[in-house]
Amino acid sequence: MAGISDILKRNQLSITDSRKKILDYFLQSDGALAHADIEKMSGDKFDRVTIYRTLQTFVEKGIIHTIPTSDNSVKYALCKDECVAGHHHDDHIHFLCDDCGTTYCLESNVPPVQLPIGFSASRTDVVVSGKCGKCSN
Amino acid sequence: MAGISDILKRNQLSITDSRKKILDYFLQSDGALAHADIEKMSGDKFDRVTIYRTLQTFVEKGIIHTIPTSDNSVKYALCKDECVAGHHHDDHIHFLCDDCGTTYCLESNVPPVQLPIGFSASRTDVVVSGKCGKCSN
DNA sequence: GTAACTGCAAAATATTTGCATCCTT
DNA sequence: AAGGATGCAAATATTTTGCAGTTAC
Repeated sequence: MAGISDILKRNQLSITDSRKKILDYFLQSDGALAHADIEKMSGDKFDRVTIYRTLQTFVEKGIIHTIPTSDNSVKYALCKDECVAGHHHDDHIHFLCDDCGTTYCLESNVPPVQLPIGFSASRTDVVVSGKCGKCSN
Repeated sequence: MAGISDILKRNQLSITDSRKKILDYFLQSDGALAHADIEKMSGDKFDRVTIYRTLQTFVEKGIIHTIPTSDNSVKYALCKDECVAGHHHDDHIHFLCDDCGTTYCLESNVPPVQLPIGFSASRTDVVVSGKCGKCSN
């Protein structure tokens, strides 16, 4: 786990087992993780509450972000390129596979959206559902 | 104005007080409604559980649809033009106001999104957050 | 040593299920 | 009359909060 401590340090977080481990899960995962995923992955190593608090802390620091999913479950993802580089941009495309349930962070850019007069955007999320590469065979 | 009862009838639902009233809330609302909104609007006229079941029924029939929101709360909306006409298309743009919390269904079209090879889309949701017309003043 | 983090217990919320009763057709 | 819908009670599930003990720095 080389750069993990660096990421925590850079965000002024103390380096603890749970933070290292949970951040590692994100770095190793293709896609997004839900609270329940992390609970499963960790066995019963960490308390439920610690996971909630760790996720919340990571979101506040901009290390991970929440993803709006069409099934309205709560998922989190670290978008590798951006976050390792230490800055965070706000336009994301996410892909949610209907078959395997995996959520991917895609690299495509979000196209501009026409808003009504008087409306201004601070963030645009695009969530595409369908079949991912693995499930198309 | 299509009658509320017609919409229910067309979807082979029996016409009950709660269904008429809840559907009416959607027809009268600019935006999307959460379970809690409906509970408030109805006073204590309907049971919590009835609202859950009614919303679920409406979603199954395609009268309303869920909206993925960036704050991961569960909201529902009826997109007037589509649903009154009795057909339902799957590409939506929604706008969530950071200030007042209102969710709007916009009429703009969803731009095409470039997916990786092997991926196919069944549905695309676009969720824009920011300030709505009313809160920009 | 001090401030921050974790685990446990418990409270607060949200959602689902079973069943008896009531209403729509 | 029959089937479906509702209301109530209660079971589950999810998330938040308080606090005491532990750990990082």
